[in-house]
Amino acid sequence: MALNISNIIEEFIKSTLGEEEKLELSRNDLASYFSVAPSQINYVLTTRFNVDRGYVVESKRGGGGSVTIIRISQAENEIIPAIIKEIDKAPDLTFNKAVDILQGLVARGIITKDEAIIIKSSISDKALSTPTKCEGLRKQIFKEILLGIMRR
Amino acid sequence: MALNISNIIEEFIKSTLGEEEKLELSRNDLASYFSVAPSQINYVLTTRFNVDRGYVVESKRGGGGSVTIIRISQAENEIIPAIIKEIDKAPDLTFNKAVDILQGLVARGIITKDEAIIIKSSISDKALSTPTKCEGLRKQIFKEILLGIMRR
DNA sequence: TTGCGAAGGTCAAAGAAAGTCAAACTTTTG
DNA sequence: CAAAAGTTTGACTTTCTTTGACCTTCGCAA
Repeated sequence: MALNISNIIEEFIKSTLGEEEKLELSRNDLASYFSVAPSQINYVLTTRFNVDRGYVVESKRGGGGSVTIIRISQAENEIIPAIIKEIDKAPDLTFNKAVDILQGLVARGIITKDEAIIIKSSISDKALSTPTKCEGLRKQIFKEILLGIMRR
Repeated sequence: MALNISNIIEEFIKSTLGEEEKLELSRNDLASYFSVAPSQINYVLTTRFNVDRGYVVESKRGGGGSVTIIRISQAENEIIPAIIKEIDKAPDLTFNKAVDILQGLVARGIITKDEAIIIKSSISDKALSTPTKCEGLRKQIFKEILLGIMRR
C-alpha cells in the first residue's frame, strides 16, 4: 500500500478501534499528532470510514466536542437488501462506489477478498467498455451479484 | 537482444522483483533514475509486464501513488490464457458455454464453488439484459474475470 | 443572555502521482 | 531500400491527496 498520510491515519484509527464497536476521538488532537491540517482528518473519515465501507461517523462541535467512529453492525440478511436499496437511489453506479461497498462486505466477512477481486473484474470499466455504452449496466450486474451472494 | 533503455528497465524490474510475487514502485522515481520520460515506464509495463508474459500491473494515482507489478501464479498462468484464446475464436459467448468453463475451473480447484456462483450471476442473461443490447459484452466481462482470477 | 473561545465542518485551490495518445525517431525485415 | 515494427518523448488529462481560509455549533462565564 502506498505510503501517504491518509493511509497511515486510516490504519491508526482502525488499530485503535480494534474489535470495539465505537471509537471517540478529538479531530484536532489527531491532526496535530500527525502534523496535518484538521480537515485532513475529515478527508480520511469521508473517504475511508463511510457507510459504504461499513462505518458511520458522528460528531459534536463546541467545547469538549469530539468525533465518534462507529462500525455498522447489521443482521447479515439485512445488509444486502439495504445496499441494493441504497444503490437504487442513483441511476448509475460508479466503479469506485462499488469498490467501497465490496470493502465493506469483506470487512464484515460476508465475502472473501478473492470473491471481491472477481466481482471487481466483472464490473470494471474495462469489462464494460463496449462500442455501444450501456447506461446502468454496471448497476444491474452488481445487483445480480448481490442477489447471487444472498442465495448461496 | 537490443540494448535499448526499455530492455534495461525491464531487466532492472525483473531483478528487483527477484523471487517475490509483487513489487511496488514509483513511476516517476524509476523514470528519473533512468533519465527517461515517465510515460516510458508505461511503455515498458504494457509491452513487457502484460498478461501474455505472466504479469499484471495495478496502480494508484495522487499523492503517495504507486505502481505494483504482480507475477501470475504458475498453474493458472497456463490454463487461463488458454481459455481466453479459446473463447476469443467466437465472436460471442453463450451462458452455457461459460458455465461449462466454470465447472472445469472448479474441478481443477482454481476457483471455489462460491466464486463460480458469483461469476454466473455477473454474466447471466438477466444481468446483461439492457434496453440497448450489447454485442459481445458477456465475453468481455468473462475475460476480465478470468484475468482477475489470475491476479489473486 | 450574550459573547467568547473551543471544538468540528465545508469547500475550493494547489500539489502529487499516474495515464493517454500521437508524433518523431530508430531498428528490423522483406 | 522501403515499409513495418518497435521505441522514445512530451503535451495534456485524470485521479487522489493535502492545505488553508472561512463557517457553524456548542458550552460556559461574565
